[in-house]
Amino acid sequence: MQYRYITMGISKTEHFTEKQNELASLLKALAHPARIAILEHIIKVNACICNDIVNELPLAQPTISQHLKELKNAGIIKGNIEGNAICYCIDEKIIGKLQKIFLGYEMKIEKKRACC
Amino acid sequence: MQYRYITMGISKTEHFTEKQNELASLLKALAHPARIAILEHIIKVNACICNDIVNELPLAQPTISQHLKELKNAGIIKGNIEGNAICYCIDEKIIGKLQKIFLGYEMKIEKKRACC
DNA sequence: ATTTTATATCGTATTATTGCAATATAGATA
DNA sequence: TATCTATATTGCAATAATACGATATAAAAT
Repeated sequence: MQYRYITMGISKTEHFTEKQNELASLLKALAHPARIAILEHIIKVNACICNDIVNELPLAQPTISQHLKELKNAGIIKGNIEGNAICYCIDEKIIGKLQKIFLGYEMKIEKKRACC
Repeated sequence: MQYRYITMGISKTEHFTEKQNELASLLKALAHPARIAILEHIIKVNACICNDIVNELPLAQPTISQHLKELKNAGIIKGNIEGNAICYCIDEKIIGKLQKIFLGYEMKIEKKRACC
């Protein structure tokens, strides 16, 4: 077998650059309404525990826990142990990184010439 | 049946705001290395046809066509008919929109207070 | 020590995504 | 008209994502 199967159906990640794969998986971590909602709630209250989000969103505790894990694995949020709870907050570096990436794309686009 | 099943496994989109759902599906359209590569190639050459991308990337023509369709449906690229080919280019509005969204999140994050 | 509170993990049913061969469609060319 | 070129669509096998009940783990409170 020649391919490595990593993410999303059958994906030939080895054919793309590391930067392209990294950006894709970072965006994938955000590409779900529940995770956007979780992110926005954490930004709004600055920091909170998993159970706060369970009370905020109409999803079961294991589901929220799973989404938090994905956000954490992608480096979008950080989790600090606080007693028997875990306090989550945004990793502002990643958000800034994303902002810069899209700014970079925006700058590269030649706005003068129309499509085709 | 109380739920509507729309995207990615079982997803309860009706429980989230329209903005959250829209951002999630926009990011989902970009959340694949092949689509990032396609986007970068289109930006690089300003405009190109499907077959150019087939020659550029190690994916079959139907696969490229499918990815182009997803990018087009998300409003990230535009396609203009040119003879028997279709010329694709970036929709700079969407890229700018994404840049502004992440800039907005970045501004909202309270950088002074540390996590927890 | 027992119960409560908070979170993570496992197992699994359901649905979505990916990639491509085969085929269809349509304009251009000979 | 027949062929070439470019793209889209269909069908399908393989894989990934989602959601949650049941359960495990661990610290706090009683």
